[in-house]
Amino acid sequence: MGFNQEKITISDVAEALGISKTTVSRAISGKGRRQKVIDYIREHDYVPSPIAKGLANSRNYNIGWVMPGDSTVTDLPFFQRCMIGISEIANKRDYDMILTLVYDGDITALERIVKNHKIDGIILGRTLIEDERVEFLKASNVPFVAIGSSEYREVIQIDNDHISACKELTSVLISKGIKKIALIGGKSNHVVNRTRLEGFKKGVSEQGLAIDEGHIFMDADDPLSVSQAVETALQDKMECIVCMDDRICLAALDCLKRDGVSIPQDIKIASFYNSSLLENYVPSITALQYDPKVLGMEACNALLDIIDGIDVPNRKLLGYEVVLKDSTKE
Amino acid sequence: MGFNQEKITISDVAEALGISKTTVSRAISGKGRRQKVIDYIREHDYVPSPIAKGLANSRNYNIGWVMPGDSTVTDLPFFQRCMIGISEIANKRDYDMILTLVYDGDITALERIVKNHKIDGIILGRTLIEDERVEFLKASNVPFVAIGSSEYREVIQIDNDHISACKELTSVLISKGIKKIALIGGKSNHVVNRTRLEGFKKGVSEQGLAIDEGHIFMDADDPLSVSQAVETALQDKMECIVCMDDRICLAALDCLKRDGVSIPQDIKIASFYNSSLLENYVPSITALQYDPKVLGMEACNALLDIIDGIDVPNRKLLGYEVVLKDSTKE
DNA sequence: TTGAAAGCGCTAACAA
DNA sequence: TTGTTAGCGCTTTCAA
Repeated sequence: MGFNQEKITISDVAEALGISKTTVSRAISGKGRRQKVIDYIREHDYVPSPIAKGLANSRNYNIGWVMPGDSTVTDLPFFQRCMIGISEIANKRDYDMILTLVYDGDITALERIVKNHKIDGIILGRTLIEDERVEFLKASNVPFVAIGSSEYREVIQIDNDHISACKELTSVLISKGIKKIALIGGKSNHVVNRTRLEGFKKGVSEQGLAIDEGHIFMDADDPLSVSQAVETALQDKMECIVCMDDRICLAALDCLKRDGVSIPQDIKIASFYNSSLLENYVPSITALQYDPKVLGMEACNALLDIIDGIDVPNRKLLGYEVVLKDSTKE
Repeated sequence: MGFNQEKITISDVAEALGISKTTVSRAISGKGRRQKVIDYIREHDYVPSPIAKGLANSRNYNIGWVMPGDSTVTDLPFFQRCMIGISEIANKRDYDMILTLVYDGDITALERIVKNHKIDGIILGRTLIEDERVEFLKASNVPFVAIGSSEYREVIQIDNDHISACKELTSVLISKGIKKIALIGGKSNHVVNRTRLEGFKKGVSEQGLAIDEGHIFMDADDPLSVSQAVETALQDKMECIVCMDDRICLAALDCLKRDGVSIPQDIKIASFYNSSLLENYVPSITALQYDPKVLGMEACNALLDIIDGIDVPNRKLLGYEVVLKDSTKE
C-alpha cells in the first residue's frame, strides 16, 4: 500500500540510538534537545509522518483554499497571486493547501472537506454580502479567515484598505480640477464593490462635491452594460470615468477606442484596480495598486495563528499605492 | 485540539449497536452489508476519519496537482479547467486535491509533499522536454500521471491528440488552396509545442507540399518575436499564418490590426488552440478546440486507478474539433 | 530529564 | 458472517 520508500519511523530512530520513542519525539519537537537525535534524523533523513502526527493530535496539517469555481479570466491572476502567498506561508509553517472550488449556490465541495475533517482551517477567496459559505463555516465551527471584507462582524478578515484607497484616488482626481466624474462598478453583491463605492463617495464628499447618483453605474459586469454606461457618460460630458476594476476598465477603454474618443484629451479614465491586463495599455492608466500575494500571506498567517490558538485581530487592512499615469494627465 | 464537532467514532457506532468495530467497518466499506449499521451512521451522520483510515493503510486520500507557479494570464484558464475536472473526479472518488506550485529550477514544493507523504499520487500540469519534476517523481517512486505528452516513455500521459489535430487543421487549410503558410510557435522546450510542430509538418507533407523551414518561427513567446515573425510573413507574401496557441494568435492579430492588414482578405489566420481569449474576436478565428476539463478528469481517473492497483494504458489521447471560422474564409 | 504505557480512529489478520 | 487482537506512527500523561 502506498508507494515504497525508505520508511524509517520514530521507533527505528529510538532503537538505533538506544533511547525511547518519547525522547526522540521530544527532541524533534524542540522540547528535549538531544543533539544526537537531531544529527541522526538529519543524516538518515527521517521525516515524521504527518498522518500519524495528525491522528495523535487530530490535525492534518492542511488548510483549505476556497475559490469560486466560476472565476473569470480576469479574476484568475488575482487568485493565483493570493495562492502563491498562501502556499508560501503554509509551506514555511509546514502546512499544505487543499484547493476547493465552490460555485454560487453549491457549496458541497466545501462541506465535504469540512465534514471529512480534511483541513484544519479555511481561507475564503472572496466574500459576498450574503455568503452561504460563511454561514456554513460559522455553523460548523471551523477556523477560517476571509480574504476581502465581510459584513459578518465576527469573521476574521484580511483585506486591502479599499475605502481609504478609493477615497484617496477619487480625492486626488477631483483636486486636479475634475468636477464631473462617473463611476462604473461591478456586481453589488460583492463586498469589495460596495466598499469601493463607499470609498468613492467619501472622496467626492471630502472634496465638497455632491454625489452624482445618476452617474454611478453599478452591476455593470458585462461589456454591454459598461458600454451603455460609457455612452451615457460621454453624452453627459463627464470629464472622467472611474472604473471599479481592471476588467471594467478594459471594457470601457474598448468603447472609447471604438468611439474615437482620445484619452486623456477628451476624457480621463482611472481604475480602482490594476492588473497585468491593464499594465501595458497605451496610454498608461491611473490606478490603485495592491499586492494580492501579501493578502494571501497575511491570511495564511492569521489562519495558522488561530489554529495554533494565538489571538489575531478581527480585521487587518493592507496598504495600497495610488499610481497616477497618463490617462488622467491634464 | 482541532475544532469542536460531534466527534462520533466507529467505536461509538459499534457500542450503540452492540456489535464490534470490525462489523461496522466492514459494513461501511460494503463488505458486510448490515442495513442496521448503514441506517445508524446515516442518521447520526457519522463520518469516518480519513486521518485514522490513512494511518491504518498508509494513505491520505489526497492527490497533488502540480502547476507551474509562473503561469501567465493565458495559461490560467487552461489550468483552471483542468483543475475543475480533476477535483470533480477526485471528490467523486473521495479524494481531495493538494495544489502545489513549482517553478522552473525550483521544485522544493513538490519535494515537500512527496517527502512528507502528504499525497498518494500526483498529476503534473505541463510537461517539459527535460523535466526535473518527472525525474524526481520517477526516482521517488510516487504514482503520477502527466497532462500533456512526455518523451519519457514510462510516464503515464493524458493528452489531446495534438498531432492528429494539427495535422488535420493544416491539411484542411492547404486543401482549400493555400500554398504559402507560415507557422508561429512558442517555447520549443514545451512538449506540446514540439508535438504541434510535428502535426503541422505532417499536414504539410500529407498535402504534398514541401516544409518551408524559413517560415516556421519557433520560440516566439513574447510579443516582439511574434511581431517580427508576422512582418516576415507579410513581406514574403504568405497566404496564411498558423499560430500555435491563443496567446501567440492574439499577439499576431494585434500586429495585423496595427498594420491595417485585413483578415481574411489580405491574409488568413488560424490557431492550434482556442480559448476564451480568442473566442470573441472579430473576425471569428479558425482554431482547434479541446476540452481541458476532460483532460483533468481522465488524468485523475488514471491516477486513482494506479493508486488502487488497477492497470491503465501508458498513453491516452483525447479528441478535438477543427472549427473553421471567418479568419480562413476564401 | 527520561521511559513505559495508553490512546488517537481505523483496518486487517486470524479465530471462532 | 462475526469478533478478538494487533497494529499503523505519533504524542502525551504519569511515574520513576
